[in-house]
Amino acid sequence: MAFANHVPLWAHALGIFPSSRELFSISQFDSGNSSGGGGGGGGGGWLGGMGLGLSPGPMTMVSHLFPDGEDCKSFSQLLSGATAASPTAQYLGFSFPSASSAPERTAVLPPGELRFKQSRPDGLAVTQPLFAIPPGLSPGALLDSPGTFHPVPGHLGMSYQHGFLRMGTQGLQAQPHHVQSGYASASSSTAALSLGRMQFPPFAVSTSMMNQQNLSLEGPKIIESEPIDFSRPDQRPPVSSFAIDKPADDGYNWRKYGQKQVKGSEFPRSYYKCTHPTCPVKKKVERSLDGQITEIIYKGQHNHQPPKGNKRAKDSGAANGSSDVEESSQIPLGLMPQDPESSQVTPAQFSGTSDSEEVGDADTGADEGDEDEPEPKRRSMEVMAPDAGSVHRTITEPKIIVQTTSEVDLLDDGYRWRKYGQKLVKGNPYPR
DNA sequence: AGCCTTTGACCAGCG
DNA sequence: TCGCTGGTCAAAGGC
Repeated sequence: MAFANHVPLWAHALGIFPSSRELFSISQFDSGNSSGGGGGGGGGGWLGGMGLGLSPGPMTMVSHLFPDGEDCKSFSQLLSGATAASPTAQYLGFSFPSASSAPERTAVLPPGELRFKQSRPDGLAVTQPLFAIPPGLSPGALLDSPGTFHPVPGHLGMSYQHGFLRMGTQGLQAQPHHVQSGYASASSSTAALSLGRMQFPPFAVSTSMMNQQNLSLEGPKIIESEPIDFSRPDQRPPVSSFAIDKPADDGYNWRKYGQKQVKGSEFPRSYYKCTHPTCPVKKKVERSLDGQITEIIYKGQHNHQPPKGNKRAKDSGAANGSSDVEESSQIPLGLMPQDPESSQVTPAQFSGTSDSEEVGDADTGADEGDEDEPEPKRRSMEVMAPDAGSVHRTITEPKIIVQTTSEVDLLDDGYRWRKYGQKLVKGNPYPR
C-alpha cells in the first residue's frame, strides 16, 4: 500500500472539518496539556499519546504520513483542500450538508482532547454514522482500501478518526510501558510506538492543523481507552473500533438494558448491548434533553459483522442505508487480524471490529474463556471517566468513546473476549 | 411471539 | 463498615 492511498483517506478525514463552512470546525485543540485523563505524554489528545517521547511530534507524524509530500503538501493545504468539493472528498463519497441553518454547538473539552463542533439541524441526533469502520479493519487497512470507506453523504459527519483521540491520551500516554493486568501489556507498550509511527495520521494531521488553523472542530469524540498495539501488522486494530456511530444506528442492533442518571452528567446515560447473541459489545449513550447525543462510549469489540438486513438499520435512516452496514461488510476479511499470534495482543482492544460472522465458533468458546476473569471493567471505565467527566458539557456535540478492555480473554478466534453476562434467550438453545 | 424499552432494584468497587 | 456511584438485572409493558 502506498501512502498515496492514505492521503485520500485521511485527507478526507480532514475534509470533514475543513472550515467553518463545513459541518465541522475545529474550535479547540489543546495539544500541550495532557494531564488528567491520560495526559501524560505531554501531548494532549491523541497527539499527546504520540508525545510520549517515543513518538514524533505532529508534524513529524505528518511527514511520516506523507513521506513523499506529494499527496499531502501541508496541513493548510490539506485543510483547505480536503473539502467536500475536493476530489478526494468526492472520491470518498463525502458530502457536507449545509450547516448554515443549523445551530452551532460547542463543547468544552478537557485539555488534550480534541473537540469537535458540529453543526446540525435541530433535533437531528447524531445517530447516523458518517461511516462505520468494519471490525477487523485497521487504520492501515483503511488506508489500503479507501474504496471501501464510504461516508454517508448528508449525514452528520463524524469521523472515525475521532476515535483516536482518547486512545492517544490514555492508552498510550498513561502507560507507555505499563503492563496491564495480565495481558495487553505488550500492546500497550507498543502502542505508543506504533502510534508514533503514525498509524493514525489523520489525527495527527487534523489535530495539529486544528491548532494551526485555529479552527473549530465540532463533532463526536471517540475515545479509545485501551492501549493498543499497532506496531504489529498482524495486530492492527480493527478500525471498527473507531467506527462512528450513531447511537441508534451504526449497523448493529442494540438493545437497551438500562438507563441511569450519572453523577456529573447532566443527561441520563443509556446502556446498550449489541443484540448479537455472542457479541460482547456495549455502549453507553448520553443524550441531551433534545435527544441529541452528547456522548457515546463504546466498549468491546463486535465479534460479528453488522447484520446486513439489519431491520433497525433502516431507522438509521441511513439514507444510504447501506452506509454503515455495507461499509463494514465491504471490508476485506483479509484485513482482519487472523493470525493467531495477533490475537494474543490486540484485536480485542478495538471495538467494533469484527470479523466474520463465522466467528460463531469462537463465540461459544468465547463465553467459556473469560468467565473467571476478574472484571476491571469498572476501573477501566473510570479511567476514562475523568476525561469524560471533565468535559464541561455545554456540549452538544456527541462524544464518542471507544472503549476496549485489556482484560479480555484469549479465545480460539484469536481475539480476547470478556464475558459480562449470560442469559437464556427464547428460541436460542444456547445461553447468550 | 419475540424483541425492545422502561425503570426500580440490586450488585460491586471504591473512598 | 458504610455510603456513594456506576453498571447490570429483570419484571412489566409496549411495539
